Amino acid sequence: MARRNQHSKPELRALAIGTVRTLVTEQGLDKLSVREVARRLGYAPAMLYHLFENLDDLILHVNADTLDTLLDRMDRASGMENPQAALNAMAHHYLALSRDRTPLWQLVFEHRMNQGSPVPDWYARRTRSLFLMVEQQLQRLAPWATERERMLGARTLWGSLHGICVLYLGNKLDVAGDVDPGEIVDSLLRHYLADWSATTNVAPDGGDRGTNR
Amino acid sequence: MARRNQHSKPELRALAIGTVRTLVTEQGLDKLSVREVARRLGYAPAMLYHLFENLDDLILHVNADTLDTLLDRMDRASGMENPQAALNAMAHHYLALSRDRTPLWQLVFEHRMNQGSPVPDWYARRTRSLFLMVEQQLQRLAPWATERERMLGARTLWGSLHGICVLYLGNKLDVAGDVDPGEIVDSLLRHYLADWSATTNVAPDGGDRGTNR
DNA sequence: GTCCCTCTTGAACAGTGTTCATAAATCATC
DNA sequence: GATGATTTATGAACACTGTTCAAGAGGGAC
Repeated sequence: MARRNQHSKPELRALAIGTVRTLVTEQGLDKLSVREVARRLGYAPAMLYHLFENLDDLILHVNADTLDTLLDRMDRASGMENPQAALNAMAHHYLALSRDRTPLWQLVFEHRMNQGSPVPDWYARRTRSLFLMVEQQLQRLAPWATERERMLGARTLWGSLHGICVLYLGNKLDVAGDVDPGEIVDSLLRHYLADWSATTNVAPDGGDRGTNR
Repeated sequence: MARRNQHSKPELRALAIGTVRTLVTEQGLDKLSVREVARRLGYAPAMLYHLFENLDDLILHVNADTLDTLLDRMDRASGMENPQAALNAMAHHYLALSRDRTPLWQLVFEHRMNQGSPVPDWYARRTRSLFLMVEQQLQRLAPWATERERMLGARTLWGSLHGICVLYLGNKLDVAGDVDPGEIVDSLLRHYLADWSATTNVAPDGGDRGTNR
């Protein structure tokens, strides 16, 4: 019964992750099941439980890959000289990926851990560094802002972006005469950042930037 | 086998909806199943299919109820004299409901129609009127804005609010030293609205409001 | 050739949503 | 009151799901 395959355990893991990615991409979220993944791999379903803790664990690994491509593109954008332009590029990468790889991003957005167990640290690290990259740009945009203000701003901005993408993917944006979601993302960034950077804290010289509008 | 119950079909429907509400509230999303609902009602599972098309349909009716309480509170807030204050109150009703009735709102947020069938019109009407109420306040806030600008603004604002609530419920806001999500909602509304109302379109007298900050 | 250990699986368990012929209880008619 | 029609409810089955675990098959070491 054994040793049919010459693949090592890590190779098999990567193979399984890839299989899920193509399965979800081709057939959508509903068709994802342990049995179908195993069938495509040419193994019995039980074998997958020697590679991953359970289906949740496998999905988390797939989602980590998806997040990594986003983090990668955001990282590349972070080098732009203008922080506002960098944030814009980052946000549009977010939107572009979720519209180009919709099923994979639905898997990221809509997957909930079984019995509400907490996400493992190796996964949470990704979302944390996502926020961190936004905070870094906010720091460049408004060096006078406190760390707490930057944290708050990053979460406001990226939580908002997330909501817009989620509603867009779920066709819940409900705009008569299809409006480009890119416009909505632009609107969010432009208006929020303009007032945030203008009114946050005070200028380092002591001038009160909070009232000079 | 029949007529054990003196309840009419609409009464039975309401009873089933109520059962789902308490079941989800008490036990969370995972425990929701046709069989469990039927067990609590004292009926066989198959009976529910004479009241609703399927589980999706039943859940949609539950969610419509949940949305209605939000629409109700938002409607009451819409009467405030200051549109900015009204939007603030509305947004905080949104947040408060999702934190006070978390499981029911998770059911609203996280439920996806089977096989991606479109939501029926009697349900879509709710989300539409939700956006409409926001648009009305935006009109009061900036009467010079075009209809399209109001639509865009409402979707940006409420999509963002949605994202913040979703991340908050999913414990994905990831803020060190717990930050009140109310602060994040405040930050969104304050900064976005300030710049939106200041730079949208031009004043009716022809003065360019887009540059006078 | 035997032992061992790793890899792999079949089969079972406990659950899920959904369908449908059939049975029971009530209402309407004669 | 008996008979028939209609409503109401269900048992049983179907085709799935994730997960577990004892046991079987294959290769390497001695």
